[in-house]
Amino acid sequence: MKGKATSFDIAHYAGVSQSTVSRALRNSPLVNEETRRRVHDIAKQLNYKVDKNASNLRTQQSSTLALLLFEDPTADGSQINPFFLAMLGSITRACATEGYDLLVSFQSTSADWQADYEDSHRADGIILLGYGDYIDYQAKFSSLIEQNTKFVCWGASVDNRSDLTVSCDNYGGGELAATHLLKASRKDCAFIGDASEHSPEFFARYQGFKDEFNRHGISLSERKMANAISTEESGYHATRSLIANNIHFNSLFAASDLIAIGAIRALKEAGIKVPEDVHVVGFDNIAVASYVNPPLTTVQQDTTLAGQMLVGNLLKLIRGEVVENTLLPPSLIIRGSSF
Amino acid sequence: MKGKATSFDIAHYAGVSQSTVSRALRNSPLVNEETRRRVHDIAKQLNYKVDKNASNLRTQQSSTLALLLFEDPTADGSQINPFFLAMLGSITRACATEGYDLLVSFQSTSADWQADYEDSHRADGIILLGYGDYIDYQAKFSSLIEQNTKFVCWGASVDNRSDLTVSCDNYGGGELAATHLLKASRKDCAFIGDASEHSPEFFARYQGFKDEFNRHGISLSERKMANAISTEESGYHATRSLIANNIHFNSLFAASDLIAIGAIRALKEAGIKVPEDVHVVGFDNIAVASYVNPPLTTVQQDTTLAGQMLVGNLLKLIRGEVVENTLLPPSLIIRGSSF
DNA sequence: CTGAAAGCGCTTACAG
DNA sequence: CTGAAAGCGCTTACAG
Repeated sequence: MKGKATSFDIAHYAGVSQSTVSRALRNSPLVNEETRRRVHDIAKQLNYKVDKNASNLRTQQSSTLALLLFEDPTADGSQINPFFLAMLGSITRACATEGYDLLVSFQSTSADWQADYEDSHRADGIILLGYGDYIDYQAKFSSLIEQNTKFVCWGASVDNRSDLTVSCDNYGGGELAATHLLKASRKDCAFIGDASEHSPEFFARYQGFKDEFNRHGISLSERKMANAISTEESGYHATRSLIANNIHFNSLFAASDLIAIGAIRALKEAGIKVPEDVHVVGFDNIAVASYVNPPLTTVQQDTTLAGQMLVGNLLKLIRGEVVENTLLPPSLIIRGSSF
Repeated sequence: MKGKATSFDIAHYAGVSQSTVSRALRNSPLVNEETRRRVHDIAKQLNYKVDKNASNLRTQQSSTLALLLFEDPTADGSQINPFFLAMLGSITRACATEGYDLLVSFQSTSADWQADYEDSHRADGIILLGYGDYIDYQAKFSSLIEQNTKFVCWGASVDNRSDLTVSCDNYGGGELAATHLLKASRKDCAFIGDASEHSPEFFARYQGFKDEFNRHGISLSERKMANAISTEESGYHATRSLIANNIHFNSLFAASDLIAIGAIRALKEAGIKVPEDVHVVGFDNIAVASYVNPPLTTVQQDTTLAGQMLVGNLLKLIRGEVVENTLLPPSLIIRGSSF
């Protein structure tokens, strides 16, 4: 036989019609058991696999989800944020469990990104993953919603009316970090990260943190905040600039682990000891966090559960079921950087 | 308009035939420039995207590559080896550059893995990524080759006759590590990793290392070798067992960075100082390597180039061009664990 | 430069 | 339980 076998080839060998082959392969109850078995046997012998393009075209669905991974354009080109890599892993697993394929696409937020995976029938739905600087893309998102594209966002709501979100309880995570530092009386705290509406996740972490401090009658100083995107490099420079400006603090909350790791490097370089002089708390609990020196105390996000919820909710949305925004509980992992 | 627009809708609005629309959208030179422009405008207005299922079915190709990521079943389920994650990133980028989509699938080597992406026309070719324990799967690979499936393997040759491989020069990398340790007169060396035909990459690293030692008149002791798969945990336990057996050494070469990191933990725990008492060299240069304490000396694999070569070679294979096995040069990154 | 028509390989309503 | 037939939305050889 030349080329791949088709259902017609099987029909020929099985002595039935192609329709019956199709039914048999899909285990339709309409088909006689013996016929079903014969068809399956022949299919196996011929190494037949249903042509996905044909079946997708016919059924108008793809059994595929697309993952768009948004990266900060200023981040180091070669390194992808390990937190998202972990998410990618859990999303892939969750897709496999549900019998879906996963199409992965990195999107540089600087470029004109494209989400035509559903329009072109390559995917039934889209998962958006990134540190949530979705503001600039509001227009694009609106059109996604208008076109009734099925998608779910990680981290932050894009358009509070109509999109679906799965996120960590970033506000609650900020509170956890604050409670921890307050317990150790490390009340003079710096914050590193972009606490603006451009980084809704970072902003929520900061808010929870700040509110908890406020409840203890302590207000965080604006002067002790430094802007940073989620890279080690950026955390390093932000912390350096605080030090260079003679800003003092005895604890530091970083909006992400990468930032925290960069901050620790800057502190060490300046002769400031962690944790003796400054307690440091990060966010994410990436794999590296336990290996840095000192090991990093951090607010953990459950990536396995996150992946399952993203995929699960998206599939519900595709099936037309009712879905609600999901908030996942964070947990504090205490390590050497804060005691 | 209900549902997605089709080329017939555009034809209707543009006042031309559907054939012309198809040609215009594909920028066929046969089409009148003004017609072409009009069709494109209308397509944009209707937010039309070519249905990939239909075009793939028609052209019998998918513009998609599949990446099968093999994991060691004994590895921690949640954590994916960071080296492969880095490869995944560079492969995704390389695919995007070439205009291909990437389908990602994790395969547990314990389970009966499937490579029907090409058979089912979901992908034009397959990339296999893993630490190369392909021996048990020889039969499966043979059938892939028989069925003329287009695939390229990372790391190690599967079937020396007919498959295509891109790999790091693991042997040369082993030599680099040996040369480095010999220069510091750390001649009493332990090796951690599976140096058997089940891990061809690890085996080659060990061979290069051993041969370089031999050229200096030093033979490595079998007693100073311990088996480990590529996890921190496994490296930790392997090293612990050496220590428990009172095996002495003043340097340690680990088959991967994760193993090396676990080894360092075991050494520290036993009160053995790195690098003072034992110099440690790893392999891969994963992101963590520079953050551990002490920072890890390691043999770097160029993942960016690796991704480009895997994708590039696979596409050549698909196009029927001549392709040869590719060996990428490693480089030594010297850090605090070895001086 | 354009159009009518065939056909890629399936799934499924319809008829028996 | 089975078969003949329509049709998913394209691409492209063929005819003009």
